[in-house]
Amino acid sequence: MATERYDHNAIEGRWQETWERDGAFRTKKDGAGDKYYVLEMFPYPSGKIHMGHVRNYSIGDVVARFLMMRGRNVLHPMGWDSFGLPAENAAIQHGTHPSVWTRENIANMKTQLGRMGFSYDWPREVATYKPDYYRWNQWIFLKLLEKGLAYKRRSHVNWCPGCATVLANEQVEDGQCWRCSSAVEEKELEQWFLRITAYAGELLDFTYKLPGWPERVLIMQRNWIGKSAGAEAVFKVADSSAEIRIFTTRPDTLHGMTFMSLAAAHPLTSKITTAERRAEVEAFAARVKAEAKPGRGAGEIKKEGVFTGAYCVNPLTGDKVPVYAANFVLMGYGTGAVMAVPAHDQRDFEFAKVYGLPVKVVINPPDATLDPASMQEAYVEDGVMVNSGRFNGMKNTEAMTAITAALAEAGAGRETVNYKLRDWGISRQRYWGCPIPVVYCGTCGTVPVPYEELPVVLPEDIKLTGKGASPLAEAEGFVNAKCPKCGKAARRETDTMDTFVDSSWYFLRYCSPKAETLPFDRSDAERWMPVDQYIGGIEHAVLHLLYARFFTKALRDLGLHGFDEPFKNLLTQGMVCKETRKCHAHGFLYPEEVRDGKCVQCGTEAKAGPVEKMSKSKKNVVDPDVLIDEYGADTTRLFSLFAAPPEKDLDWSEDGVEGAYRFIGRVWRLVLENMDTLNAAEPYAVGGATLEGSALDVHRATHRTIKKVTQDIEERFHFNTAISAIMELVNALYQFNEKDARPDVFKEAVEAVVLLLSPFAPHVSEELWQRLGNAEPVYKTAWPRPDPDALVADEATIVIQINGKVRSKVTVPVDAAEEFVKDAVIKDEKTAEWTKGKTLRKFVYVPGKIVNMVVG
RNA sequence: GCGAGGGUGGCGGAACUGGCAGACGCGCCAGACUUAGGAUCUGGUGGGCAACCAUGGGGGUUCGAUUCCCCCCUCUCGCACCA
Repeated sequence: MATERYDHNAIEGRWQETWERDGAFRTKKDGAGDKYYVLEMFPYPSGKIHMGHVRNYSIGDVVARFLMMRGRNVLHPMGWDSFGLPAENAAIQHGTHPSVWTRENIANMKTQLGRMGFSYDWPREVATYKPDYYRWNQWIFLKLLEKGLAYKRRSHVNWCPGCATVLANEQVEDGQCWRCSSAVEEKELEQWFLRITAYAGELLDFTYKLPGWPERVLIMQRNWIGKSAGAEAVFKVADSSAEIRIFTTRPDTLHGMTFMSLAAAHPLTSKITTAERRAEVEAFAARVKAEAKPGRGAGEIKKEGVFTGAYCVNPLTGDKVPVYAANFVLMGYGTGAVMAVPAHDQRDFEFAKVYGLPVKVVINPPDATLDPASMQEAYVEDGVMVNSGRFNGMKNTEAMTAITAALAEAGAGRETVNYKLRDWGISRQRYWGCPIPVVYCGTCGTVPVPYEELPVVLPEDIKLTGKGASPLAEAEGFVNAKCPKCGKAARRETDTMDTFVDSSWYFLRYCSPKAETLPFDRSDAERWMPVDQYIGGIEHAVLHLLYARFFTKALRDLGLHGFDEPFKNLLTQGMVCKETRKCHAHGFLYPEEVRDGKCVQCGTEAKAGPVEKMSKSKKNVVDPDVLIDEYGADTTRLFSLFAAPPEKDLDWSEDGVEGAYRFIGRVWRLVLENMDTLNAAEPYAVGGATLEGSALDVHRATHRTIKKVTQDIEERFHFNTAISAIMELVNALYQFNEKDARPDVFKEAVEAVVLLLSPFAPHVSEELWQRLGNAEPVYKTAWPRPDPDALVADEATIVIQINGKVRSKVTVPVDAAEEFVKDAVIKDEKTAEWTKGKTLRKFVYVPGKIVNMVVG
């Protein structure tokens, strides 16, 4: 009789319906068990899910399902990061309204996630484009405004011509837009900012209190925050009322300052420039501004500058030194002004050499004396103070505090801490985002929209041209408003919020998605937060993950909850990659454009290119829908978890998918082909008849596998090794020739296989579990526990090494004493051969494991 | 330049605190069952005829090193004039 074939389509559809009907994954609000909040970064609804999503969400689903079976009370929600540019671009290109496009994409992707069998609590779904979500963005914004954590300022901003909007500093990578790679330009605009810098210290400190985060993410955040301790000093400009403020990490070198460098864009640069230098300085400033565009990331450029004609006075020495405008001084860091100490700073040294400025040594190495005339580079190490008046002879490290104190005494400075982190600019000149809830009144100025008028709804009727100005500015009905204070005609803010605002607190909304009086309910948030396990891509290391931490702290300080950090454990999964193929004439090729290693269009060789992150432009994408049709969700999930550990990049391989499919088929047949045996089996009774031979081996293997799979999932998220352990047990069961003698042992093992496999391949597991005669579905079944008695072996195999090389093995009782083992080893024939005629010099015994005999 | 993480069979990857290197899967080879099989099952599969040699290369510690230490090569990622 032919065995019924494994039909993934029928099985998966059936179980998805069952789960849906039973509300299987609804969070039990008052359920028993410790809470566990597992969260995957919610997707942007671009239209279809991609393999990156499949991997991300498969990892999360294993965690969620595993913990449900372990009896934890699991919160596992999903939603949509659904404001953003692609919707708007689609509208411009195809004439679809962003809201229509977004709704359709969400519907489609939700279906796809359903087809993957992910265990989400869908009734908690949030979508950031909906007024009932973004009204709370606005609410939070107003609270931040009240607290002084949101403010408006005219400033130099990053402008992306491709996206026709402003970008935050975090969204500029190597001078390019993080999204579209256009070269970012500088613009001066009136912008709303969130004062993330108020939390710089705390955000930094807590990076040392997040042991569940990958070290490299923490390091990236620390670098981005960029704390440095030093001093601030004020220099009076000679013959002027102006003062130049500088920040330095090396106050010890103050006496070695021989000139001052200002950023070309520094407001004082033009102010203090003398009449005769003006033309030159302005020309220089214009040139620096023009060159500054690609500047970031381009590495070091040649040091250039120009003398302003002005001098400033060293507050401690009274020395007058020239003030230069210099191209390497950044306006965006510190104060935009630098005290230049050529002897002890490499950049100042290079600059001084170009312009013939003096080099004054104030620190000597412990064992040498520096000669300014012959120095080839700045001396930046520690040493002993010289040429520094009363500080001479001190260690420079001591002089740092001493000189800072002297500055403070002179009223010309103080100890301070400086950060690279800038405030977060959130204004975006685009339509498809959350409106910023303020109005501008001719009489009252900037007026917040009253809380009771929220949400400020994004108007639906809008013309999108992609021309660049804020599209909302064209919407008369939106722009024209009444001043909430005086009632006169006023103008609404027409910029929208950066969509990273939306995603900075969505994990809180999931805790009480229907809350109507506050963004989230405090007790719900405190019940579920922090997220126990957060899973997503590394690309958000300093974007979303920093903003979300900031929001959590700011909301705490608004009194909305009482915890400090949003994500207890973070897993950053690797990218999904695949081999590329390229033809000289036609560039990247899809797999179907290659036949017999040749390009189907021109017949030239289609070269196998490097393995790269899946992307449409490289034509190396795999469509999850196609995979699900062909192999099913279980196979898709299983392969993406088996092929590599989650944090590493995954090389997609069609053959590997095939392998995963085969394995599921193998488990399927293991059950169906042995149905009679399994049906006849009594449950395995602990303490029943003594086992021996292969039945004992299988019984022990079953419990060892349970132990290993449990540990691999729970302790390390090493799903690849967990799956391989299940495969080993399945292989052993195919070899089990006494299954009819001990059907109980066989059935115990088969049931373990099905249960252990269920977080990875839930549909086929449900199906087999039911066919094994279980009334309760797998997801409600307790995760198996290894029987400690079954794990104990009564014999141990001792590996025998002779001079470090494996030569033989011997089996002894586990509790054998060393003398007994030594005796057994010496009696071993092979061992005797290898040691014949030699003297035993050393006998090393690692109990239960290995013997190493050193002979000679 | 600075910082972090990698380099193990033909390929993806195992080896948790030093203890049988290459689990598991792919691929490949052979056999069985078949009209047939790209299905399935079984066996084999790092190199070398062997002694032996093999975890990027070279040193070291150790009875014993993929694992610990030092030097070097290489790849990936992040930062990059941050005063």
